[in-house]
Amino acid sequence: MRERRDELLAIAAGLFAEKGFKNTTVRDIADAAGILSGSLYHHFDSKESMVDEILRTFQEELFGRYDEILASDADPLAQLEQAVLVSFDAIDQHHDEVAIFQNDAAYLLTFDRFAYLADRNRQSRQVWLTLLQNGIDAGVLRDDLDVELTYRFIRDTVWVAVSWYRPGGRRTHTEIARQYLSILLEGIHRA
Amino acid sequence: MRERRDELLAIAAGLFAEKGFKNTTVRDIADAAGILSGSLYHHFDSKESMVDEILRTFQEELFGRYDEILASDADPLAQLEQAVLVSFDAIDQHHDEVAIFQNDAAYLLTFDRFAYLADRNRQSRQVWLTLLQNGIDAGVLRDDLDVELTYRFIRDTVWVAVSWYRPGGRRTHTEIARQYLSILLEGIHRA
DNA sequence: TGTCCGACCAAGCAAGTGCTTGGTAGGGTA
DNA sequence: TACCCTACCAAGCACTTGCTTGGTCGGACA
Repeated sequence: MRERRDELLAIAAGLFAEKGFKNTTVRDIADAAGILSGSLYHHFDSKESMVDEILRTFQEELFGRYDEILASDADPLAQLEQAVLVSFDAIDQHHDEVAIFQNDAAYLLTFDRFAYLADRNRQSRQVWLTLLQNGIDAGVLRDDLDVELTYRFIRDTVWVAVSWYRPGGRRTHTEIARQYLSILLEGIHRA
Repeated sequence: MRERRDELLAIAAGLFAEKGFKNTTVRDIADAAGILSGSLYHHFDSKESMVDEILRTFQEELFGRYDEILASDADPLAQLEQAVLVSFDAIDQHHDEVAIFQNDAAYLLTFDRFAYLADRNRQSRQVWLTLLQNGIDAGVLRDDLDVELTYRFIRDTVWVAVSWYRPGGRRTHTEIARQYLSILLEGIHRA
């Protein structure tokens, strides 16, 4: 009962991530599950409910991990590094969910029921701004950079990796995260 | 005659960029233009033809500028900087076109007629890889970084800016490009 | 044995999709 | 005056969309 539900959600998530929420039809999902489209409505209210459940579950976990980092007693630089590592870990472990959030959040936000996605965006911004400001205050990060712009560059580069990273590829997500941190922290210019 | 065509294309580009190609209906475009949907077909073969014309025109110009940079006698670092500046300039001057290419290329690639978009992607990759390798060979860029990964980070960060940059905002596209180059080249770590 | 119940099917509806068809108003040209 | 041509309208077609309805079937439980 509940198992079948989760199975269907996983199938739906894969399709949403691959083709986008709006471009995925309930018939696509049903076909992939080997049932008829109408039968999906025995398990779910609507197509929207499916993506809602997928995103909610994922985001609760992700933001829980950010909160842990912020609450830890690690130094600012280590916290920033951990936040990047956690993000790449999410790309690895919850690839579909991240892809859906990246690609379809803007569209979903046009519905009232997805207003919480905007809250999550604000919350995410606060996490990164806090990490950056702590680093600057502690004197380990450059203080001549526009914090808002720096936040956007970090956010974009981290999350957009979901569009090309494939679990099981040539490089592990941790290797990618380390390389990224190296560029972000030290730059590509030869010292 | 030709003017009206270009006018309609600009309207379509704005909607495609805002809502996505598939999520924009021919009735949306017609409404925005103040005509009926059928009347669009006096000017264009199909909805696909519209986006095709929009992307082709833009890409010819953009890649022409990349070629100029590669053909110039500027040093490797200056060439890399110019490529970044040109890209942010495209985001400023051809916002809709860049957004469409960013958001809908994957979907459009499922149609044969848009196979050239894949060629452009390969071409773009070659441009950045060449710029990076030239910099490494000349000894001005770090040689301990994975060139392929570095390319992806640059590409992603540059182009994804189209999702939040708005012409006429607080910072000019040149200021943003300069800040980005500063982070990319020197890192955010305090020297 | 009878009775539920969860999972699914078969059929179809209303709304919306890209696109087609036949027509018309109005300005330019012969 | 007669003829085009450009830009558009009015209507609708074939198809796809999310979702609904009434029903079937097999296993669990009394």
